[in-house]
Amino acid sequence: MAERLTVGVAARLSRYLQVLTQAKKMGKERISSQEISDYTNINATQIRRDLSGFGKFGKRGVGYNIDSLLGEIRKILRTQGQHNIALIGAGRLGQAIASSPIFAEHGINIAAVFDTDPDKVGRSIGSLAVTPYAQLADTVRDRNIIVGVIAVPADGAQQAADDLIEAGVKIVFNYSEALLDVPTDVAVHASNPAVELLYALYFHLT
Amino acid sequence: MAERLTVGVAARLSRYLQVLTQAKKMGKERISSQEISDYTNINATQIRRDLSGFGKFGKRGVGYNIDSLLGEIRKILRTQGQHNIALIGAGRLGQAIASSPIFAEHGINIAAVFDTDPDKVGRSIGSLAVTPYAQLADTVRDRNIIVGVIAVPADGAQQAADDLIEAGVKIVFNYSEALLDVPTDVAVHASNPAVELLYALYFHLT
DNA sequence: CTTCGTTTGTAACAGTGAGTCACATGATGC
DNA sequence: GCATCATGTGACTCACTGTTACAAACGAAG
Repeated sequence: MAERLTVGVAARLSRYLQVLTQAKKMGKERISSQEISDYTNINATQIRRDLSGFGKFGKRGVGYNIDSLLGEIRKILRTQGQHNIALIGAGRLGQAIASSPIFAEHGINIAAVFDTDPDKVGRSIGSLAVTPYAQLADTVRDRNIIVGVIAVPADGAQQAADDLIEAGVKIVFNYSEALLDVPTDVAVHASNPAVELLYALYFHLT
Repeated sequence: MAERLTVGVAARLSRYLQVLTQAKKMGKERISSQEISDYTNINATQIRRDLSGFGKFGKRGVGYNIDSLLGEIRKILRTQGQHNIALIGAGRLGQAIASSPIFAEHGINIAAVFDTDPDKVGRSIGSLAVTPYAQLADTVRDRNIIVGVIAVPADGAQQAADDLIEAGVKIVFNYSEALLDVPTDVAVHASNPAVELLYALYFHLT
């Protein structure tokens, strides 16, 4: 448990988590490296090597037990408990994120949703009530939140990022199209669907 | 223009597109490889090497002209014209996607939004009216759409994918948490925020 | 209980892609 | 002209991934 994983291994392990979580939901109990490979397009040998580096989780001739493998990978990635995150923006995107089971499935809890719009404050989204933006700093600090998700229009994204970071957030997920300036000790993850689409298109035009 | 790009180069080029598009929106005219590096965390030498492989786009001592570099990269990725895509699902996520400028910025046009819910059909989202799901196949075929975006709950995702693929779609963006079974000649892009979050968390817990 | 098919765990090796260092060349500003 | 800056580019190294191969373990079937 001493060495830090390389980015490649960590990225693949988290993709395995996704596949395993879904396979479990479908009622499967066991899975082979080949099946994981089919869903992820990651080489089956690579998958076995990734896993066997941390222990012998599988049974020869059988495959991997999904439940126990989920536990093992969570242990490796040290993401076992509940994680609280803050969501900024209760617009359509914010509502979609807040009401999706996608975070809860992986043990991630949306601790609060913030918005500056007085009309939105107080309304409830799923099981959460929208909190006034002014309480962002206090909430983030009180609950020791280190992850913030930005779901506001581009022109407010930098401000939201600044406020989150000032309150102690270290990981920012940016769903606006804006580029964010942040200190070096803060990680920004931006997923721009349009850019991914252009990338995907390239490989289908040849 | 003969050889196909490697996945690494194509992925990086599309990230440059994102940065350039935003930098342009902020009114910048020139940009250096170092600035692109700051936003993307891609090595500056790597960036210059990626670009110089296709021509001398920059000026020494000055940097790159953003407009012309945008054009050059689009040319390399062959994604210059308008691209039509189909969006399935007019729920909160579908509405968020349809009303975001993020696709239009990159020349991607949402040709139609489909939903099975009669209450949603006919309502307009941005400048689009929600089309009945039954017209999906015809629309996709008539307009030669090869990209479909799935923004429906997990239990309807596979059906949506099947229908899209049957109508001729070759690239599927899956925003549900479901795993999709598709033929080998169809590419699925799934972006699971929760999984990316766990991945990001790992590197901040050490 | 033996045999057969399956799947893991693992080694060896080759190929490739990315980071690093270094530096000449050209552009700009003073 | 001179200093400064940023590109274009070569050379080298290293780490990672894909590939091939195979023995060991497991389950099922007979």
